[in-house]
Amino acid sequence: MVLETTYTVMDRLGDELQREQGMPIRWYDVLLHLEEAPDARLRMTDLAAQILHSKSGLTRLVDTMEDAGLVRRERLTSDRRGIDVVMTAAGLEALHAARRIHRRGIQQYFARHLRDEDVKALARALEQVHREARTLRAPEGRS
Amino acid sequence: MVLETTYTVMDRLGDELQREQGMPIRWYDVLLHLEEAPDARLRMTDLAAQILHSKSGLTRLVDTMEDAGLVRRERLTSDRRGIDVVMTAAGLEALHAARRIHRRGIQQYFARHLRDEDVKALARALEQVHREARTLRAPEGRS
DNA sequence: AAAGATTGAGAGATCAATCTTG
DNA sequence: CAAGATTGATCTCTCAATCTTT
Repeated sequence: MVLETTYTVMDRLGDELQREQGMPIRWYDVLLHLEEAPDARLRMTDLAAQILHSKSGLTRLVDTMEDAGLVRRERLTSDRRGIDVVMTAAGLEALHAARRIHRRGIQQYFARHLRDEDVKALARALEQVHREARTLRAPEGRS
Repeated sequence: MVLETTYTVMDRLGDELQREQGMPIRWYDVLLHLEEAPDARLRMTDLAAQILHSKSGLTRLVDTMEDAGLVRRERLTSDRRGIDVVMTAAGLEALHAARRIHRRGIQQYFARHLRDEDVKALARALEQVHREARTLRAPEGRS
């Protein structure tokens, strides 16, 4: 029930973002992670590990986001094998707009129905759950 | 955080099912819904509405499951436009095996970390959430 | 014409193989 | 040879168009 519900909600949130902002949920994901990173930049490999299961997936994702002007690639001067993904000004703007929509959705579908104490209990419990689930996940290929 | 956590857990559960039973999570989904239906049979359209966003997706999903021998199609005698998806004996067996794995996963990742009162609070709250999210979802195409 | 299911084309993601730099 | 990123092949799912039955 938890899983079905969350799945439905995520689905709705994704749809709203797509419809109102023309932004796929993955793009939002990328922008969020970039915002949290120092200098709003991350290595391809690191970013891939945070949001997808494959590096190749990120290559194509960044392709389209670069076309849309939200991020750009920057070859590293130090180690010329690595590439940084950098958020552009347009990317930051898009992130802010998207966040408004996303937060409104969270509020509407989720937070509104939970009492404060429930939220606290939930947060504490899920912290555990999340750690457990992440721990067992192999880095790239599953064994 | 709720969403990220649940997403990670669903991911793990899907992986385990795939690795240990060779069963994609969607198949499990189909079998579960069939089990709950009267006579373990459902119309293509109804099943599609419960599991996917498109009827065409179900067509192909049932194709592969039929090849694997877990379900079969049966043309209706009454209205020859409709087709029932019926669970086979092999399908029922596969369902039972898969359920053991799935339940074990739920227990490991989820239930173990939640106290009884949390579970109750959660279930009550999520009931609300689920209703809200489902209500606004358009049947096939989003407007 | 409408309901039910399928088919063809295209978007996104993964795996394995490849290319480049260290 | 190893690390980092990309490319090619393939899988699953969606949308729009089509075929069949009512």
